[in-house]
Amino acid sequence: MTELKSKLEAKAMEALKNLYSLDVDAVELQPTRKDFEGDITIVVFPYLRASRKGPEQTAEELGKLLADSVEEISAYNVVKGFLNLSISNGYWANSLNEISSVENFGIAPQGDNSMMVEYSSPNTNKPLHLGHIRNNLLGYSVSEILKAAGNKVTKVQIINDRGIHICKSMVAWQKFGNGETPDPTGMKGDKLVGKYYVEFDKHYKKEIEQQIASGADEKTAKEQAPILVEAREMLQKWEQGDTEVVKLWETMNGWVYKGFEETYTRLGVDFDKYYYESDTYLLGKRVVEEGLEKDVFVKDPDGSVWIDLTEDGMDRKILLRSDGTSVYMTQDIGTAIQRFEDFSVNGMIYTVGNEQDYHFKVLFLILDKLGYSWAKNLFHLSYGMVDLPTGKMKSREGTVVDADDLMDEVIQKAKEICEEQGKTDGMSETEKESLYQLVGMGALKYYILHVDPKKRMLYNPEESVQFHGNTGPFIQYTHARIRSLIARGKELDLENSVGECYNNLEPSEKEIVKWLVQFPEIIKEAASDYSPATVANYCFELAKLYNAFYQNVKVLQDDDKSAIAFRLKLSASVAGVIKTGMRLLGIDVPERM
RNA sequence: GGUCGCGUAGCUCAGCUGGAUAGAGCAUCUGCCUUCUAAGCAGACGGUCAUAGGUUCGAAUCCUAUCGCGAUCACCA
Repeated sequence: MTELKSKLEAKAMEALKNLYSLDVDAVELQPTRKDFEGDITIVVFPYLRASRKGPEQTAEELGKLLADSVEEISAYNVVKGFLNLSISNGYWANSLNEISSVENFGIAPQGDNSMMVEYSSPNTNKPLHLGHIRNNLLGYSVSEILKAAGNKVTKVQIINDRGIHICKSMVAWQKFGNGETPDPTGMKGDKLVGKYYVEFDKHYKKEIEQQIASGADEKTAKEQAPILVEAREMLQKWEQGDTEVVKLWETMNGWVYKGFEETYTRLGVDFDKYYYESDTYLLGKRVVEEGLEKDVFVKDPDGSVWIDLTEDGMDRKILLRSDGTSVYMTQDIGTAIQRFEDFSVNGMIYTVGNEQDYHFKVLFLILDKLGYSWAKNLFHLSYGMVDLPTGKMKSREGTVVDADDLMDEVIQKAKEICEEQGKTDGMSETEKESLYQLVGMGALKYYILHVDPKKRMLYNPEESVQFHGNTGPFIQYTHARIRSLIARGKELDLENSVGECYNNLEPSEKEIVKWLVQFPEIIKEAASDYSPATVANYCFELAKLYNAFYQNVKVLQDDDKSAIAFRLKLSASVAGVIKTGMRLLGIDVPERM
């Protein structure tokens, strides 16, 4: 397809020159709209000035010349200023042969460009929720898409494992935990630690009320609550390396990591390297020295260090507090530099919610000002918040949708629907369980990923588990149906017909080939836009095209054996592209359902 | 208030590097299972693409302004 396009473009440029002595850099070829006859369209309006003729006549002249000089063009027609070229069936049949003969059609060979993708990056005091799910699915999928477009990819996350938040959980566990550990209770480690974080908050609020009741003003009450003081002391002890505190910290974080790992496994995401903030939070300090030397940063009389970005339309930003401690920004600068030293990557993608747009804008600008050449290859994969029909998702207000619960729910729902349909009859228990898992997770992942990342989205739990229409299970179903068709096809004796040339394509068959041919370009587009939604929508369209064909044409019934062979090959290619495409979204497709 | 993002059918979303009559899914209604899986297909209904200007042969798409929603602008992370 790419070759044909370049050939057409070259011929069209040549024709414009011969006809109207017009030199153009490029001729845009676009797919012909569905309701018109043809496959490829050239819009001739831009050339009217040179041709000094009406649109119809110009298109007609160009069409005639192209049809004469390009053998793949079987016909052409002109509607207003639109020249529609029809490409011969033989060309499409050949294209299908090429598609079906390549292993992993659409996947580009790995080149030299190397990217790092950061995603997930949770705090250790709370379990993962719906927002993290969008983050993880996006980060994982974008990584897979980048790989498919020929990049080397390193997946990382940074775990925010230190600070006052984890100390709060630690204090609460010490005071009220009675030595509770994850194992005997059956509670996941992250849930357990989260539980004590909530516990802390409850007691903290109670203490504030008590203090206010006994005459303290609100501000003092909030700052002086005994349990908060304890947490602060614990943070200090941690920073001093107090053995007891560090040991408790390690233990509780260990619980959390074990819990997170379970969730990641179920989500089907993974990482090549974990960074921990406890290792990196001091990294930025040496950068401060560097920035001061280069006069990019300035030191105030009180010892604090700043960067002035007002000329770039941003604010003055602090990098080192007057007490000499660093802030979030400083740590991120240090961590970025560290990563480029650890892995020799060309660029890095941060999967972080859009509430941090400003932070990353500033971060990238500072790194650029410090002179790091790779700063221009940093990208903030910014995604919108996930809302619930009941209202905004706010982690503080108890309306969080827990990641594990959500997965349970969606898999349970998949089970109910599968059983209702009775299509799992004859499967073993293991097969059934893995199918429910596949379908449920497919529903969830597709629902989240088919929306443009930067848009705020509505998560409707009811709707996400429906299997009709634009959903993951709809596409999975199409795949399963094709696989079963192919299994039946194997029983037929088609050996002699496979090689025969078949040129009598039905319109629906041609539509499918035309769509399949675009797959490699779709992957490239998705990679350069960092958009799994592009792949998702492509897969949906492919499934719809195939289903229309399937209802319309009996694949396995035809007097012409070569037609059956062709249709099986077409079906197999569709199944293959669906499988590859869905895999880029982290979704697996079943052989049966 | 400054900055950034978003606004497309009743609902959820595509389309946005400018091109033909703005597309899907859900919901509602009508058809299609005596042989390839009906989780499917075919059709109907549904739109001042937030509003107003501008650029252009041509604007949902680009520019400007206005309105609405959201985020952000800490010696928090």
